[in-house]
Amino acid sequence: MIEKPDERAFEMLAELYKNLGDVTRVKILFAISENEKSVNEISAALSMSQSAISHQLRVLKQARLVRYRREGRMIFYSLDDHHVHQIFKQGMVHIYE
Amino acid sequence: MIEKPDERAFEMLAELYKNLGDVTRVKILFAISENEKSVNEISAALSMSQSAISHQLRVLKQARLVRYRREGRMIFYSLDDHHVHQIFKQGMVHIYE
DNA sequence: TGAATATATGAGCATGTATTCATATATAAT
DNA sequence: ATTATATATGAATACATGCTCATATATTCA
Repeated sequence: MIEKPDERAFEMLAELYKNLGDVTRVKILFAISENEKSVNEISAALSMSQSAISHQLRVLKQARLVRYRREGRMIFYSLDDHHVHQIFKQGMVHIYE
Repeated sequence: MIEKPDERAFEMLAELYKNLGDVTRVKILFAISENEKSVNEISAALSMSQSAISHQLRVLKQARLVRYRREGRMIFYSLDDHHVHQIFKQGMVHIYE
């Protein structure tokens, strides 16, 4: 049973789902869920422009759903934490039933 | 570990999150998570117009996130299944850490 | 049948958003 | 310094979305 959340919690929860509610962002998260990837690698994996990926990475970054680290000219993105994995898993369970 | 989903699965997953990604819908789902409620009850609980609630209920209905049953003039909405509860729980865990 | 109540729905509007295109910034190598 | 490569970002555009307002539909009761 979940305790009744206040207004702020509702907004944060909706915001979290909103950030996950785009097919490009979902694909990005999956692409980096196993191993970190550079922007170009993600761009290639999804067959989408570098710019589009970069814009979406910014959204994911601001939502703290991904981390990044620079290595030379490249920046590698990875899932921020295990929560995202759990959230995805739960989502998949829902989809496949 | 999650097996790589195909295009359709990505879209369904994003669609699920998109449907959850609105503060009004999140509040509705919470409002009916304990016990079913009529449209007017939900409308009162959220202090929002009947029309706005009804429009959002349609979204939730189409997404199969809620069920409904008619009783006289009233229609009672409830969570569709336990998945939604699980998904919420996971979301809350993420929010509160 | 007619009035009252509960819910659903279509049109319209205002706002949000995902992408592209052009360009800026940052790093590396020569 | 110059050039090349990797990434980020701002403006513009096309499309999606949430609400309101008015109205339609469904049910009940007299």
